[in-house]
Amino acid sequence: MSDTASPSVPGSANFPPFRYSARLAADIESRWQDKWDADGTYEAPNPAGPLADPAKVAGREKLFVLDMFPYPSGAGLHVGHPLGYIGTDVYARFNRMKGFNVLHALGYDSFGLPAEQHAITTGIHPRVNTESNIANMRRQLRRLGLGHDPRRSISTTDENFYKWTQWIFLQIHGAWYDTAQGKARRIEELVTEFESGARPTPDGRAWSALTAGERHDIVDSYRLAYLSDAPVNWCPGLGTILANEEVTAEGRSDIGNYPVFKRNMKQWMMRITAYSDRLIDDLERLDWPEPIKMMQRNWIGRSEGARVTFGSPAGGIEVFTTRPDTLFGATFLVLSPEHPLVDALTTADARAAVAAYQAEAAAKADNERQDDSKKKTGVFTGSTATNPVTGGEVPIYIADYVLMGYGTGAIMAVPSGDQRDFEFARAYNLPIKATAMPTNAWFDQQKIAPSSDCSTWPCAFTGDGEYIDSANDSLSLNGLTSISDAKTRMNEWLESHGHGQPTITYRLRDWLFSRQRYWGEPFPIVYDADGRAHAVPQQSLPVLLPELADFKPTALDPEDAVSDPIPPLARVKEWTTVTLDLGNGPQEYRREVNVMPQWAGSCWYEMRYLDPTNTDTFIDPEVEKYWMGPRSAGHTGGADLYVGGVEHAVLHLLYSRFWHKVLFDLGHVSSEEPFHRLYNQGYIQAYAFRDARGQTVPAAEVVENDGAFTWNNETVSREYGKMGKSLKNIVTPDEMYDEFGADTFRLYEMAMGPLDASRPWNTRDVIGMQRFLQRLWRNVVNEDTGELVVTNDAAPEALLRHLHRTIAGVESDMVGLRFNTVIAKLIEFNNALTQHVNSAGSTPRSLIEPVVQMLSPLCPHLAEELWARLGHNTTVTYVPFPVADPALLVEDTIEVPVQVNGKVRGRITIAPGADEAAHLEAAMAIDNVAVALEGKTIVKNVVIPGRTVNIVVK
RNA sequence: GCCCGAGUGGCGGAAUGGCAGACGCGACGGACUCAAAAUCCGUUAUUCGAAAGGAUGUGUGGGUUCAAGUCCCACCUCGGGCACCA
Repeated sequence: MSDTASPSVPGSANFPPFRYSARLAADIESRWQDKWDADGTYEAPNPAGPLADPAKVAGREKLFVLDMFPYPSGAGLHVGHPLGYIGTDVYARFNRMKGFNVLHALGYDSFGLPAEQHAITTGIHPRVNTESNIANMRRQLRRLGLGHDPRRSISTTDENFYKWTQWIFLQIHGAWYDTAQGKARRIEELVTEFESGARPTPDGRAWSALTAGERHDIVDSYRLAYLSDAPVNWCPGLGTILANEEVTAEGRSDIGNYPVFKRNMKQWMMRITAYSDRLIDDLERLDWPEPIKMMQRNWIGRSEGARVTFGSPAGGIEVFTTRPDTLFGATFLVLSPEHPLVDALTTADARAAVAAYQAEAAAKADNERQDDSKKKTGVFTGSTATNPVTGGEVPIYIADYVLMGYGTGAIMAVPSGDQRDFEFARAYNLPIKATAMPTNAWFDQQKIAPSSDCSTWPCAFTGDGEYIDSANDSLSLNGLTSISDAKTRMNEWLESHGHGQPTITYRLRDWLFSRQRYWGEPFPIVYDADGRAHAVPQQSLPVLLPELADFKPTALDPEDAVSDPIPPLARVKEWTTVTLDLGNGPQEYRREVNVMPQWAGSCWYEMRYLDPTNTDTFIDPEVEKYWMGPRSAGHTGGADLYVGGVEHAVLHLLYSRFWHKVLFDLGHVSSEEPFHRLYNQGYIQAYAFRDARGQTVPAAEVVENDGAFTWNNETVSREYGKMGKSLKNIVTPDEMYDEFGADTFRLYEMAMGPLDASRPWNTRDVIGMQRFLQRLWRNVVNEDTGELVVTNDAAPEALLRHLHRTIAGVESDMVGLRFNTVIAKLIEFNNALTQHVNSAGSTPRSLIEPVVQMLSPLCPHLAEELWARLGHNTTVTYVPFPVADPALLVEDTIEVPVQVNGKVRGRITIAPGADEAAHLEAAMAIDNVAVALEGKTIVKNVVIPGRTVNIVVK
């Protein structure tokens, strides 16, 4: 480009010296960015603590605007990344002009697997890598002109940050969930209950009669952060275990797509299940997109049912069912192959078959079990159990379609009413007994004659029907038609006869919280000589991550399901062993060598923005209350707006809600939820192109001709999807800055479509936004001389009205985050203004100043520059947003469409307040309407004054 | 299989049940220019018509209504979530 002599290039001979070009934009932008930094323009005052400035806080409403913070990967940003950041920036800037004290900041989620995986592939220490990545992202984002308070930026890898991550871990570790009060309480209060005898010990002995070790173990079993030796998701490819949320439906790792195996390991868990109900119920009080709420509800998976105990030779077998009302139809039991009673139930005859089946099931990964979903397999244990309502003996099977991890790991099979049980019963010739009479419609559909004899049925009947054959001496459901009535009666009977009770089961599992990696927060935990865990005293925080030359985990074969992981920290002898005085004199302890998962820092980072430099506490309560406290009774509190992608629906967004609730219960925060309003921005997608061999070719070099695409004269095929290095379709913000400038880039991203919709990137379209800014610029500055073309001349009435209509529309669209229509309205007005300027030769100040103000949230640099050129010497950032004059919103005349039988035949121009008769009279006067009415009879006249006239004829 | 969300010009997208296609891109025509680029002005859903004007038109088929892109029912396609969860 630079070698052409074209006058269209800035700096060339004929190019207007003061045209708003990329070069001029770059100059304007860097000048204002420096000034904002120097002036601290976006610093938000706190009511208390180190960043306090009470005078500036007084008399202003607050607004906490938040983005999902990025993890600083080495690839840098592409144009898709800043979409949400620009959106929040526009919203934040708009609200600053509306008088709010706006807090907007951005930090970095710099611990975790992605950073560490990247470090391993490059061989550079994650800290070095992370810091240079952060520096690069900061540079790219600064160039965008985001109005962040730079004092409040944090990195989760900073010692001063993760000190408090560890502190919060200790709060959770130091708490237990009191189900009676429905909240977490301090562990000391639990000990008090044990000491006083108010709470009995597990085996009934007096608390004082227990050894110190026994007491320690009992208390540990109550903690919200606890050690568990249970089946975990082991991913040898990553060298670590993973949370359920990090494993895909295919049984592979979310990151890297490595196989994941179930195996037992001793690991830290977070008792998130204690909060299942509150996590579901409080969704009602959040302003979140319904799909996200749905995903969280599904993930927690609350289902109401009953536990029913069946007698057996090995004792009571407890099953969970959502349909206790079908108990009369339970004709066999199925246990998970891992169920603890299987051994005791297996008879000598069945032993070999059972053992073989168990071994086969154990060898399968979860996903393989699910792959065989069509075929039902299982083995008879040789024993039978007693159905508590019928007293009949039912055979006990094991089958791998029953999962140990859900409910009780045992089910009662009702083949007449459950398709899986039906298939199993047919496969193993087990009895099928109907407890509900199917409808005639169902029989018709199955093409069989109505009969309660299930032998003729081709499948289970899962609908509602009248209860039959459901009675014993003390209970009858026969004749009932309501499932809920039948459930209630059955539950009452079960409870009064001691055979079971209503219960609620959740799909949600406790959160597996340790990782066998290096790049994470060390646990503030040490072990004594007996292997019991102790909290590191608060004054010893942070527990620093030791600098390791070799930070790589021991390399393992991704398919190796049996080798034990060796966390990198275990290799640092001088770090793992520590002498501490935990109350009984200096002793030697062994440090926990696992680290916390990626999600730990993101569970609370938003609060540290509020009080980033506080060294006494993670956040001053007064500061928390100001920015995040409930706005009214029943309000959850939390950030006022949280914008991010949908991908964190059940990971970050669930974990952080859980931590926040624990902190709330313990009295550390006044808000019940971290994020009151959530908004999911869409993704910027891109086209990728492949040649005949299927190789991607550089998208920027592809030429379109009449719908066909060629690259180097070779036909290529187009596909639509993500932007990615391997797809050779990355467009970077830096390219946009060079070609158009940051303001044009920001404007384009906001104009492409609604913020919550995904849309394809088209560099070709960006020019339209640049043209708009150029036209706007010309309405203020003469391109050739640089002189102001603005005068104090009176504005034409029509344009003034148009301006105020625009102000009103822009205002409501800004509030609703509809920035695309904000931009359309501004362009529309500016186009009208341009026509006037072209004929009048100058721009009325009263018309252009409000436009500059309205533009400033979207294009802050250009707006500052124009505002300054218009003669103002303060930043436009805090200038009040224009207010529409209601008098100017009322039009002298309006145009109303006239329809005949719903078809528009003409328009009338009429005063806004005109009555129905006036509308009708004007409508009838239109020639075209008269023609349409000719020879017809008027049946009805519909007149909505100011809206429409519809004449209905026959 | 179950549960969400979405289908509007050549493209991105606008439309409190009341003039479908705002705004932008592209395309076409014009001005400026020796010429081109850039910029500016105009046209641009399809179709019949010289024009005035008419007909058709928001995935498909029905329905409600004076009036439907918008509300209801069924279906099709695409995107997403969950999935042997008892």
